[in-house]
Formats: sequence, C-alpha cells, structure tokens
Amino acid sequence: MRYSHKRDAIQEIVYGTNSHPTADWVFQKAKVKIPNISLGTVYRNLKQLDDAQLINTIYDGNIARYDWNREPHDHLKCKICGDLIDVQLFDEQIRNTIKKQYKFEADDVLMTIIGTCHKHNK
Amino acid sequence: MRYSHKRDAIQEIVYGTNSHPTADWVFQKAKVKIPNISLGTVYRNLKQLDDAQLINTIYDGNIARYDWNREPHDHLKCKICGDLIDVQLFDEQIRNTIKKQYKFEADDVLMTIIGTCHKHNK
DNA sequence: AACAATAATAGGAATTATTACTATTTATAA
DNA sequence: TTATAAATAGTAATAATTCCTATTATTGTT
Repeated sequence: MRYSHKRDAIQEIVYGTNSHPTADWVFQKAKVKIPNISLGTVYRNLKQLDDAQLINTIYDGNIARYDWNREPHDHLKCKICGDLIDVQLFDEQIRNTIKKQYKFEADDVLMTIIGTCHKHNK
Repeated sequence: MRYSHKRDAIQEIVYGTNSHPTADWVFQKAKVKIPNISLGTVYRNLKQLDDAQLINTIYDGNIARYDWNREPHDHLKCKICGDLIDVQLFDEQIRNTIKKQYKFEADDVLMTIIGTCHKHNK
C-alpha cells in the first residue's frame, strides 16, 4: 500500500472521534482539509485501512461505520438517538470460551446491546 | 392491522425456512403463488410483521434478513458461504445479567459469531 | 347483499449507501 | 529524471429500500 496524503487524513479523522462515523461523515470532515477529495476516495481508503487492520468496520443496521478501536469490544446502540457506545462486556477469556462453544472455526464475536442511553433519562 | 391474503402468504414463507431469507428471496417465493405481488408489498408486510412481533428482522452486514424464530438466540455467520445459523449462546438469565451490566435500559442483546461453518471442513 | 370507510396494493419513481469505470495525477523505485 | 503502477476525481452504475398515487380489497354497518 503506497503512501497517500488523503489516506493519512482519512485515518486521522477516524482516529480523532469516538462517534463511530459513517463514510459520509468522514467525507464531510475530509472536505474541510482537502476540498477536492471525492467520496469514492473516502470509501476506497476506509476499505484499505480496514484491510490493513488499521481501523474496524462495524455494521449498524444497514449502514457501515468505522471504528479506530481495534481492541475486542462490544457496542451499546441507543434506540432513541442512535449513538453507538463502546462497552467491554467480556474479557478475552470469556470471548474465547464462546468461540469454542460451537463446532466451527470462530474468528470474532460481535455483540450489540440495544437500549436507551443516559442522555434520555427523565 | 387488517387481514391481507398477501401478508399471510409472506408470513408463511418466512415461517417455512431456516435460511433467514432476504426481502428479495421472499419476493421470488411469493411470486410463484401470487404472480402479481410487488416487491414494495413484500417490504411493507415484512415491516408490519416485524412491528407485530410475528417475525424478527436481523441485519447481516448491510442487508436485512427475516427470522421466524422469536426466541432469544444468536447467530453464527459463516464468512465463506454467508450462511446464518441459529445458536443458543446464553440462557435467559445470562442475557439478563448482561442487560444489567451497564447503566442503561437494555432491551435486547444481539450476538453474532463470525467463523467458518461445518460445510467447509477439509 | 350493498355501502362506506379506509387499509392494502401495484407499479414505478425516488432515495440512500456503496461500488465501478476511466482518464488523469502522484508516489516512488531505478 | 523517468517509468511504473497505485491513487484519484468525477461520474455512472448498482443494490437495497422507501415513497407516491391511483386503484383494489377488507370489513363493519346497514
């Protein structure tokens, strides 16, 4: 993977937020620094960064979000505001136990809790 | 929700498979019985059946699949053939413990294990 | 059975997220 | 400095899904 100024900027944007941004959000941020960047470039580079294990892709309903956090972790999805919040439900050992619980080669355990986040406490 | 012949057929199709079908798969099956059914009708009715808790919607990457199984359960997603297989990772008690582990009102725990299914054993 | 109210529908247009295509630009190794 | 191939902009294409509207079907009431 050859160096690219734009990929660098895109990586920096994803690393600079905890909001699990969408491709379009990253695109809007990138345009501020690099006005002529195109959405295709953002998608292509996000995919390359994911392939290179520099970021993770998570699917939120039917849209892709990107996460700088490559540690095994889970997400709370708030059904009211849609926010995704990082949570650590299991330690690595429990995660491995789950992987071994079935007769298949398991690579990853994805967990999301659907609920209501603290912002909506009345 | 008023009775509809087509909704009935759509529900029957989802109830008749373990393959977690997509809207388009349901549409193709429905057309055999009801040649003039439209894709919009399939989407609308799948949504209504979900709202009425008669089926569940699960998001597989960025496409929606439908599941007749309303018991709390988890999925193995095979990274080779894409199959989704029902698995029971937790009993209700463990599920409730997870729900209580964080300071939010949790409604549901979604878990998917990414791996390789038995069909690809060499 | 006929009627009225309105939910459900077909068919197609519109939208959204994403990928593909191609001529041009850019990084980098020789 | 130049040759190469990767990266890019800009746009077209695709895929999944939702929206729109005139028509049809269900159902409660006569």
